[in-house]
Amino acid sequence: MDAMLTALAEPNRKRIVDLLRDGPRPVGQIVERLNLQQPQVSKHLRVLSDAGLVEVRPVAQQRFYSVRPQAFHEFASWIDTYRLLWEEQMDRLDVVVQEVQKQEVQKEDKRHAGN
Amino acid sequence: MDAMLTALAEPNRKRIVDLLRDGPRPVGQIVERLNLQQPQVSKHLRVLSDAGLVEVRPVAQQRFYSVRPQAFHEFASWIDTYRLLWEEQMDRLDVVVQEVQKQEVQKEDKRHAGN
DNA sequence: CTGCTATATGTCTTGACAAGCATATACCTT
DNA sequence: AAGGTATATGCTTGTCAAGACATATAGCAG
Repeated sequence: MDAMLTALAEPNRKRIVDLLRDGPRPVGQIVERLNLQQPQVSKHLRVLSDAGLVEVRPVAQQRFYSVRPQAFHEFASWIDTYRLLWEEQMDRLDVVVQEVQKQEVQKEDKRHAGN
Repeated sequence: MDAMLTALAEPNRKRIVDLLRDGPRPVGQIVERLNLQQPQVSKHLRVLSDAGLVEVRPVAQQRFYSVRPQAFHEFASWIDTYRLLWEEQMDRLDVVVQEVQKQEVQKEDKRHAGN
């Protein structure tokens, strides 16, 4: 999860992944379509691969890269833990403020008791 | 979207966001819970804020940070564009290979025609 | 208005990492 | 085997960003 985020933070890598979303592509096509240099693309693909975001399958001299579905499944699961946030449009700030203030008071008390 | 990914790529920032998922927190609490130094937390919050991931509301001298639901909504939408990938477990590699090879052949033809 | 708490900003240093270029490897064709 | 195509790796350099520390600002209590 952490590695995935790091990998996708790089703009060109995100472009690559977004390109691969439409299907497997050999390195050469990625180079063409994104106007990048071949070595950098290979390196980016390496990072994406290490992060588990893409996978490779060789066909002759070409290497077809594609998105690993499972990776994005995990990704979606993480996002889902935030779903409540926008589904219930609850604004609990006032409640939380009270809670926190209560805790602060407790710490105050301890301080006084301790000294 | 791009800024969001960059922001979340930093591990401590992701920790902060994950902490805020449970509700608004003042800076001090984030510092305590994550064992970070206050200035860095403020800076991280700045980045998260600029990326639109969190928002602030002042309460006395404290500043309560919370996750911006809309940001995660957008995030989820992006992930959703990948949903097909894991829902239909389609493996279209063979098809794509043929397509690509067809294109290669066309380029070959052009090359011969041009020279 | 003075000191205190909570948070933000500035500066510096250091480490990570992406680009660029050269070169190595793999596989295919003849 | 030789040359060509497709891709990967090594090395160097420049840039950016996170951490550490000092300091500034804002709001509150006496």
